[in-house]
Amino acid sequence: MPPTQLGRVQLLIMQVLWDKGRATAREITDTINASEPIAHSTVQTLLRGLEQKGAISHRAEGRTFVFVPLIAEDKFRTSVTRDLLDRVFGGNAGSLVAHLLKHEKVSREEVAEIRKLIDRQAKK
Amino acid sequence: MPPTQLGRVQLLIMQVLWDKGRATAREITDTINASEPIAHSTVQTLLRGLEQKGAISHRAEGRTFVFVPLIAEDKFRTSVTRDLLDRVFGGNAGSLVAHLLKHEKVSREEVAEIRKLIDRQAKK
DNA sequence: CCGAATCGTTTAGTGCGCTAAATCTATCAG
DNA sequence: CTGATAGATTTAGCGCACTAAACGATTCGG
Repeated sequence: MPPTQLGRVQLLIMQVLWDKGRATAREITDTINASEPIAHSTVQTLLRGLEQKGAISHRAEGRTFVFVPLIAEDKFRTSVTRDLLDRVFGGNAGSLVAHLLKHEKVSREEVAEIRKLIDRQAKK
Repeated sequence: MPPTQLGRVQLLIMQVLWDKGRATAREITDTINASEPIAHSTVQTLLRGLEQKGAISHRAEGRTFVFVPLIAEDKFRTSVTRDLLDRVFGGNAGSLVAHLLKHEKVSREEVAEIRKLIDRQAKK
């Protein structure tokens, strides 16, 4: 199964699952509803889709379904980051980092953190 | 007008325009066709869409249209990068950089380049 | 027992990106 | 002039994300 491309709301759902580890449809609906309105049936429909593409799985617990993520958040991040990298920055990771440093607010602490990573990287 | 989200092929078209500065539909079709098959009419249809959403503009030159980008590649990169950042990395640019360094091949030269940027950043 | 609430399922419709044939129009070769 | 060629425009259809009402089944409060 390929890169697993996700839509906006599908991603919201996955994030709830990654956060909680496991969740019922109702929990997911409520969580998303805290920041934006969404109908419960919409969430359920999307859960179907996610399950069909192998992104999540469920098991019955009583009469409700408990959903769990099958793909790891990190794997997903890698996939989507690489996609951005290839399609928008010509595959040049350096350009992306440069872009981030120039255009995004990166806190002093983050800069320090990055420097540490860089140093470790340079040693290899 | 908002962040200007682009589809996959729309992005290919924009990249040709960013590259060349200006191009006819035919040139764009040929360029894309060098790497993947696409019908000329498809390109023309997409050019319409791009123009409607304000991403490009055209003027007639003889009986053919010459298209030019209206949004800058850099602006686009910023928009799409921020989108990734917010939706996938919780808005934490440091996480994204860390992810890149851990998962992507970053050449020694790139690392050096990044370090320079970091140093400059740190001074501010 | 019965109605309300809560599940999951079915069904339906919208919008958008993408695809490309079909068509109309103007130019150009001969 | 005429046919071919190369523009642009129109039209049509697919797939997918998203939306959510409607429906059927089950459980729970009283």
